[in-house]
Amino acid sequence: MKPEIDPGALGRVVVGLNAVIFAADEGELNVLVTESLDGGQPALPFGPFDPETHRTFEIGLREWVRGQTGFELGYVEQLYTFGDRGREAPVAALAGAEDARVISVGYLGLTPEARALKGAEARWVAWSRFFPWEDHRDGKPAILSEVIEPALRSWADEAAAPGRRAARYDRVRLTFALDGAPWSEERALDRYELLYEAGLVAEAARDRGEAAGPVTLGQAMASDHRRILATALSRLRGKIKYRPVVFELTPAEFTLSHLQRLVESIAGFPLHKQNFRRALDRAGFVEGTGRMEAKTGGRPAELHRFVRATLRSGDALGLSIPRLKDG
Amino acid sequence: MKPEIDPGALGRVVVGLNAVIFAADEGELNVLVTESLDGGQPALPFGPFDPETHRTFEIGLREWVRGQTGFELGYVEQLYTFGDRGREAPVAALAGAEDARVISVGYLGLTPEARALKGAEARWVAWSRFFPWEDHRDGKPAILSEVIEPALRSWADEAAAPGRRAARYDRVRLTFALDGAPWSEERALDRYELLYEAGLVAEAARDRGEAAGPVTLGQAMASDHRRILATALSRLRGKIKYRPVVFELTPAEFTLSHLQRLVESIAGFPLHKQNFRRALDRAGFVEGTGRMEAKTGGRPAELHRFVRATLRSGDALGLSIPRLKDG
DNA sequence: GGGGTTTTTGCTCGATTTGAGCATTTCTCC
DNA sequence: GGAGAAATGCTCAAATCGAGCAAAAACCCC
Repeated sequence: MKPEIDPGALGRVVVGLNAVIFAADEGELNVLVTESLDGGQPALPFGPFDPETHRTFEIGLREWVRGQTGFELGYVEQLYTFGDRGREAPVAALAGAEDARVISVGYLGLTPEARALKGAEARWVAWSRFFPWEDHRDGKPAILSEVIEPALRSWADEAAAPGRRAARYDRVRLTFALDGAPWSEERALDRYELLYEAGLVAEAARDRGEAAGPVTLGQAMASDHRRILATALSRLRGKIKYRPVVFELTPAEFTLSHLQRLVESIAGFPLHKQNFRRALDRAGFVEGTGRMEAKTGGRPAELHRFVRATLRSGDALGLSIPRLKDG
Repeated sequence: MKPEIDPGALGRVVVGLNAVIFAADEGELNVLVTESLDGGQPALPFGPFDPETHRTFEIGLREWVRGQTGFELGYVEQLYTFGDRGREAPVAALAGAEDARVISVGYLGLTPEARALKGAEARWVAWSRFFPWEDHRDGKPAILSEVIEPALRSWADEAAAPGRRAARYDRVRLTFALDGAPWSEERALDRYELLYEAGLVAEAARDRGEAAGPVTLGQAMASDHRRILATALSRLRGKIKYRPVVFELTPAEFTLSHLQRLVESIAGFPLHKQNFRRALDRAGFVEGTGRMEAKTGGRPAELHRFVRATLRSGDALGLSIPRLKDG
């Protein structure tokens, strides 16, 4: 049980930081992506972690994002550390360290506005480009019924043993809400991993060194970045329910409809407007400013602001998300 | 935004794995600890991660736990990656790598029974030894009212600026449920971090190279291991509410009272027996086996088993935990 | 073998929360 | 000035939650 470390004997390790940076633009949740090294596919911003100069991961991350993009991150949270062999091979090769193992610590960062970027290398993209099956705001996406569900059913059927077939069916049913099971927006990561295993995303074939299969869902990303993005989306979808992190994505003042559109964009399904407001009211997260917003069409809405200290005793810590039964 | 890695220029990094391994014994949640290197204080099991032989972190962890303790881990989940400068200095020194930065990936592992261990170096300890203020099963612990709350209030008062004082008060009030705020068992990590900042745990003085202060709460651990343990406890307390992970800690057959005692031991507060059963019933996680348990005193209870596939449509994914108002 | 104790198990009841819909107000646009 | 759009206000039934009462089934001790 005692550690016996001989760093000389261990293989080389390079530690990097990957950031999933979300910002809202017109009530739509966007993610910051760059052009990948191996050409073509978008990638997440990646920066090396230098143990000499960075006292903590988070300090390193903030510094590097500031330097590269020119803006300051608000909320930052560690997501997961990715260390499977084979990942980031092109990065390691580029660094002249083919033998090094690249480990990256994934971070989620939130920032209020999708600001213009210093360089032209990075751009904001709506997350739904990468996970079209996750956006149920206009009802269940056709791609689910028409492509994904049949493909997953036949993947489950492919399993040899009857036991494994049943296990696959169960997993498909629970993650993709088949046969009346409830759709859980927080399982976005589970769904991506299942699609990867079933070979329905382009990354699956690529990582096996094969040609892409007949079905490739959503926009692919470099390395395992789409998995990291799915982790971030799942985490954010869960987090907004028990911490008021949405307000890290709003401007200082906003209308309640704007806030609702933003939450809907994160959760991926429409909310019941009145019940959403009732819940907001009970939680006491926002207060009216008295000022109105001049908008196109319709009665003008009051601008609200986030009130940080909810000093009442038994209040909620996050938003309740009153979903509608039929999306 | 492009990665420019020059591994030669970066400082040395050693990656290790820390495991928080929980097991239930007589309905009590125990954690596996070893003797630390710097003498005296208990430590979490630690193993080096070798990029040459371990394809993934999880495989490395399972292998190493099997080799060291002789048993197989059931459920495994990554917790957090700890990389602040200054941690694990003694480990690095021992390895002849004083200049290396030690990063460790923390894992949570669950295993059904607190089995006897191969070596004598490790032992099972109830988690409450490390966090006595977290155990509310017999009512609110005296240490909270008598020691912690006064100490935190005076810590808040110490702040110079009135603004900072108010911020400290708010934080204390929300994490430690002062003035009628609700106690949230999942905030165990927040509470530990607050106590650390306020200098009320032995680690705080030790890390600053000072002598221990007048108040040192709970059993201290080596390095930042108590923080890792707090992370694990918080994660487990949250997880049981939306995934049936408790059953990774139960034997194959158990009585409902045994299951309840275990959940109480994890959550740290007593549950309403009838409502707990009603919720279990609705979720459909367990089924009776018909066999009875012969117990000392009282009506014998039926033995139950976990049913993995909950095939009903709209059912819950975790246990609901019906707490009692006055602990 | 009978009363007391302990534990399991079944049931009820009111308060609160949740999901959903209707109605009214207050703007802009044509 | 009327139609349409969006915000806002209110009601209602179903489901859930927190809490307590009571019966059943074993054991203990005398």
